[in-house]
Amino acid sequence: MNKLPDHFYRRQDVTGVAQALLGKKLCTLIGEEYTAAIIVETEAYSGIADRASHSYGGRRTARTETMYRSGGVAYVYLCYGIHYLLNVISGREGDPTGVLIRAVEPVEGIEVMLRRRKMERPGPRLSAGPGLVTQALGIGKAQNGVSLQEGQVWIENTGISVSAADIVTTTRIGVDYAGDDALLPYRFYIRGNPYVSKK
DNA sequence: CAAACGATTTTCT
DNA sequence: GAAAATCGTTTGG
Repeated sequence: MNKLPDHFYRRQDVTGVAQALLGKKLCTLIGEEYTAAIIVETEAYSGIADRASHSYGGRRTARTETMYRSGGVAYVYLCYGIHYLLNVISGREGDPTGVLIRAVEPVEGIEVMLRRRKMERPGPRLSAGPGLVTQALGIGKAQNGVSLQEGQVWIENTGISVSAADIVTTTRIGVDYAGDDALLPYRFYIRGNPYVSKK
C-alpha cells in the first residue's frame, strides 16, 4: 500500500489540500470488503471564518469536535436524516478545516459497490454525489473520527497527475444559507470526468 | 423537553 | 421542475 502520510493533510491551506486530493485513490476496508475509487470532486470548508462550515465562529459541539482534530482523520456526519457525508480533516489540531469528498470514480470492488447501492450496472449514479460516495464505500457513523493511517479508510497516491488546467474551480453546492461565503470558489473537480456530480 | 433544520437523493408529476 | 423522505444535532423555552 501507499497511504498518504499525515503531513499531507496538515498543510495550512485547505483549498490546496482539496485540490491535491483530486486524482488520489480513496480506499475502504469495511465489513471485510475492500473498495477503492478515484477522487474526482471535492469542496473545502475553511473553519471559523467560513459561514458554510459547521465550525463557523469557532463553534464546538459534540458533533463538530472531530473537525478540531489534527489533519488526517475522517469526519462523518448525517445530513438530512438520510445521508452520511465524508470529510477529510486538514490542518493542525484546533484548526477546524476539512475537505468534503463529493464524488469518486469506482476502480476496485465495483461488485461490492453495486450491491451496497442496490444497482445492476456501473454508472455515475453509483458514486457521483457526497451521499452516494459513502453508500458505495460502506462508510457510516462508525467511521467518524478514524485515522486515515488505520486500515478502515485511507487515501493512496495513484501516479495519476492532475494538472491545474484539468481542475475546474467553482462555488460550492447546497450552502445558500451561508450568505456571501456561498460564493467562495471552494469547489474543485476534474474537468470532463463523468463521475462529477451535476446540479 | 419540544421544535426546527439541513454540506442530499429519489421519485413523482 | 417540485416535493417527499427522515432523524441526529442544535437551539430555544
